[in-house]
Amino acid sequence: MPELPEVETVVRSLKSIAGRKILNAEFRKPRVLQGDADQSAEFLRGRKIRVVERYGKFIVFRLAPSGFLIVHLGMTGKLLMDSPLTKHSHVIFTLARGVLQYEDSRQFGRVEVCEELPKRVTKLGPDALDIDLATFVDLVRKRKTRMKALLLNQEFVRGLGNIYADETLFRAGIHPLAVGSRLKRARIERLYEAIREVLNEAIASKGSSISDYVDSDGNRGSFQDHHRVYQRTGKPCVVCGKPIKRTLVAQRGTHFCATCQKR
DNA sequence: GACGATGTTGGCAC
DNA sequence: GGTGCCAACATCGT
Repeated sequence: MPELPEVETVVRSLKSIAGRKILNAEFRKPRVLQGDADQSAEFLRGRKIRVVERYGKFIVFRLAPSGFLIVHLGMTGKLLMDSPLTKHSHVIFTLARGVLQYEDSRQFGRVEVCEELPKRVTKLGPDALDIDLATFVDLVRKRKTRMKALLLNQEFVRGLGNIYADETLFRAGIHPLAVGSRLKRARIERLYEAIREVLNEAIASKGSSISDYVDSDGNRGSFQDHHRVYQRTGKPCVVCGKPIKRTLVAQRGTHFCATCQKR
């Protein structure tokens, strides 16, 4: 589920829990917890949620008087407020008002409780919506890797995933196998604008619900109806009418228009 | 029932 | 610093 627009939507849907106290935390599945269950529960008990923020694809709860609760949704993770428990409800937070649960059928996501943000979070690159144009152009021009792989690399820029990498490259007219250091400046500037456009439109649509993504209130997004290439293999390109192609780049399904996107 | 694909990251070999 | 491959896991479509 979770790329920048979906995570942003979840965070916005959680805004109202700021100020609430955590009464208890139950970790049912060790796999999705980074750390020890008893220690993590003990740490959380009695702390207050100060604010909920997005950091790339991570959801960060800043706690009072100190500490963090970090959630990464992986492929199928969900944070749900006051929702019935399922066999995939792996973490249950009892709050002063309401119950927040972490549900994740594939268990690729992670929950972590810590005093300071860990390296795996702080080492990430600038946020895809925060980076400025000049910095972005410089970063791309230094890279010899293929653009699709570069956009997926969270240490380059954080927040993009498979859907939005494909959609932004299409809008910028860049082939997924194009190499950053060989792109013209104007082309990189167009990509920068495409990233802002696509992400902001997707946030306005409350994300893409490809299979079962929902926000913390159980609401689906609608940006999947506006995808131009992602999972449109064989369908006509909205610009030129030629069929959209699918290939594998960096082990990820990659959708593009061979006519509109040049190397 | 088998097989392949699915939005993620991390580790390993080279 | 790259790339390629595999791993984790459950579900869904063919």
